[in-house]
Amino acid sequence: MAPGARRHDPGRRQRIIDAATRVVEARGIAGLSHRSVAAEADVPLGSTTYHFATLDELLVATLRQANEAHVPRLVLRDGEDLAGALARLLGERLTAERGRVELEYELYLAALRRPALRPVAARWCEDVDRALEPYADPATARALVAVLDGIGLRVLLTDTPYDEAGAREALGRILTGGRPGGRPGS
Amino acid sequence: MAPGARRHDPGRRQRIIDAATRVVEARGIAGLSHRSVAAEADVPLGSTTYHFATLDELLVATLRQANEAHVPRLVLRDGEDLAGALARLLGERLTAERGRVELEYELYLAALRRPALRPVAARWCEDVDRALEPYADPATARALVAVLDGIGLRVLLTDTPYDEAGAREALGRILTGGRPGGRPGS
Amino acid sequence: MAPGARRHDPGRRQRIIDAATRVVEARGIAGLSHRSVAAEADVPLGSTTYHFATLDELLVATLRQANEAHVPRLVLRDGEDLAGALARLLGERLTAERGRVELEYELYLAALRRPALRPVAARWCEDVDRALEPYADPATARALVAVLDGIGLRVLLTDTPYDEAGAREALGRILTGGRPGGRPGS
Amino acid sequence: MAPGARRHDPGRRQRIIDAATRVVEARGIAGLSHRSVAAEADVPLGSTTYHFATLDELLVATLRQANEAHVPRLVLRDGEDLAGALARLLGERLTAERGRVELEYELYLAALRRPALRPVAARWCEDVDRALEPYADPATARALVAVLDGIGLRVLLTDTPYDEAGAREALGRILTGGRPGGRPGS
DNA sequence: AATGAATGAGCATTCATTCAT
DNA sequence: TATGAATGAATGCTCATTCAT
Repeated sequence: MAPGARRHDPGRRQRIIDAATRVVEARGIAGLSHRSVAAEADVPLGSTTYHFATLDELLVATLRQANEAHVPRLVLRDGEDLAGALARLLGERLTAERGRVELEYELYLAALRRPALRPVAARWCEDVDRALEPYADPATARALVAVLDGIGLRVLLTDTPYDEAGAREALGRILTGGRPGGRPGS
Repeated sequence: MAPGARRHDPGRRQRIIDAATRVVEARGIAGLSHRSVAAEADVPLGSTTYHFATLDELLVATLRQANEAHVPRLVLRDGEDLAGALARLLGERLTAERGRVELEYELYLAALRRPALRPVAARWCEDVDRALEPYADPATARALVAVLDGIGLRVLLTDTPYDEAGAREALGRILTGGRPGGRPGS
Repeated sequence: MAPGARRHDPGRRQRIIDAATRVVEARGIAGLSHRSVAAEADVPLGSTTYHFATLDELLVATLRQANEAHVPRLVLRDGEDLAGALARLLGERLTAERGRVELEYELYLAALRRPALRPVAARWCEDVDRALEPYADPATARALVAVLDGIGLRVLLTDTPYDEAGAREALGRILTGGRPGGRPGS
Repeated sequence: MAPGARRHDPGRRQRIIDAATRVVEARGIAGLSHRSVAAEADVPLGSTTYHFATLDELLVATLRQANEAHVPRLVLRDGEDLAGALARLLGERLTAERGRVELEYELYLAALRRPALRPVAARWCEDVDRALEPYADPATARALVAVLDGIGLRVLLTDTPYDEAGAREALGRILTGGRPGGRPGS
């Protein structure tokens, strides 16, 4: 690169975030460093520390972007109920988009030890809740998300095959277990 | 330590595992290194690599021990149903034993990126399933665990207060949603 | 292995040398350690230090054995002169036995920095000289060996293809350059 | 060194190479480490890994520099033929410059196990060839170099005294063995 | 505003060797 | 006689961060 080239590069910040996403997907958060992301983004090392003073800052931006990009396309097929659709979607994600799902969970779970990520993780959960609100009251939506997370994590963490029928059954119970159209919890 | 002291120390391996547990609880897996665990256990650095050639080996042993130590004391109180007891227990763990729960989840979740941990994580899940089997059929037990994990993680990851009533309601739906004593899923 | 098994194991020393040969062939002298050879030979670590107090001792034994095993089968084919046979043999060794040749050269060249290996290296050279003595006087034999070593090393060290015609020509000049059947040098 | 001292030090890279040369000459490649070269060059440890990310990189630079520094001063004395001059030069180098010659050979021979060094080793050979081309055709030059290397190595590796007369005879045969000014090989 | 150079701390791991048995 | 346990030193390497430009 010629000296002075790309002095004003408005897309650089974004390119760094995209590179961080790729690095985390390929090597995990443990493999994310100013160096690895600079190499992946093909920018100078100093550029990454300039735009993101700490790695936590970069992680926050990466999780936020993963959040925004992840729009669950919940569409019920003919003769399919909500439980069936959610169970099918989870299965599709666990197979066709396994890498992406691992990336999302890794970023989300990182909040366990990094308080800076908690607000973004909270926002993530709320967005997923909201995607279910056309179909269920808020408390039920939260319960559905809990089931989906619990089942999905178990599959990812234990190399256990995904049991779609079991998932549909569990989700169905959440949906029909209370009063019809019930409003559990708060 | 005087040279030559403690050359024969049969409890050393165990002491290293205990030290690793304390290190992970205090500083997270990211803070676990051969050095940090050697200092915490007050053993020479070489001793940690002798007993655990890689950090993964040490993590496996630590997770395994956490698993064995964690005997959920599921006791139903007077007038309490299973859902209520589980919701209460989860709440107790999320407050009184928060550090311990974070430790357990961190070790368990680490399996996402460390295949070596997967068998131990699977064993963990099965043990928890088994603890519930006196009260529910296997598929229901798995669904209950999924709900507990999903809700617990959300509390830990988002700094959200624990909603015990909501948890009890969701667990209750899993338990009563199907036929009585139903056998969902496979 | 049952405790106490193989307490008297007369072949163990030999097995360690064989293992060292395989280790050096696969990973180079830099990859040879008491540990690596113990693992390759499937003997306890202490056994290697017991039979060979230092790595140099083990290297000496390994080089000596490589020397003894290496009997150049110099057979002239119909219509082939000595230069042609040597050039052909070198070519065969550089292709079909490349790993073996690299091993031999690595052990031989190690004498540059390890005086303990020098006598064995000298012995090696003399043995090769002797194999040529039916065909050439001692000084000519030494000159032939020098040419073979110089050409062979260049091929090994520079990833250059072997030029068999050039080698035959050079060897031929050594053989016919002086008086017929000449006795150069000392 | 005072903190902050010598933050800008343009000659540092070169000083590290020089230090590596001294370390290899004194202790061999096996004695070359980031630490040993940092100490010899009186620079911080991190500085060596900054300028040479791997030891191979440092070795390449060191061999390249040794190559450039080594300009064989081939000058024929009165009444001396090429074979005599080469034999004399080899003898001089094997006595007066023994350490230097060992250094050069060790770097050159290291290419056997370090592919990264091969291109530089090849360059080395070509440069030596070229130095002989005023006096001999290319194939003859290569043959002369092979003889010199073969003889030189044998002296270095076996603690055998150098036989200058034998060397002159062998070199002479290479030079006069073919047609006058012959073009052996390809 | 942006970045290359620099550095000290830390890392996992390997190792030769020692020693008690 | 053999060997498992143990250990301190060393290695290559990565890194976040600082700083002068």
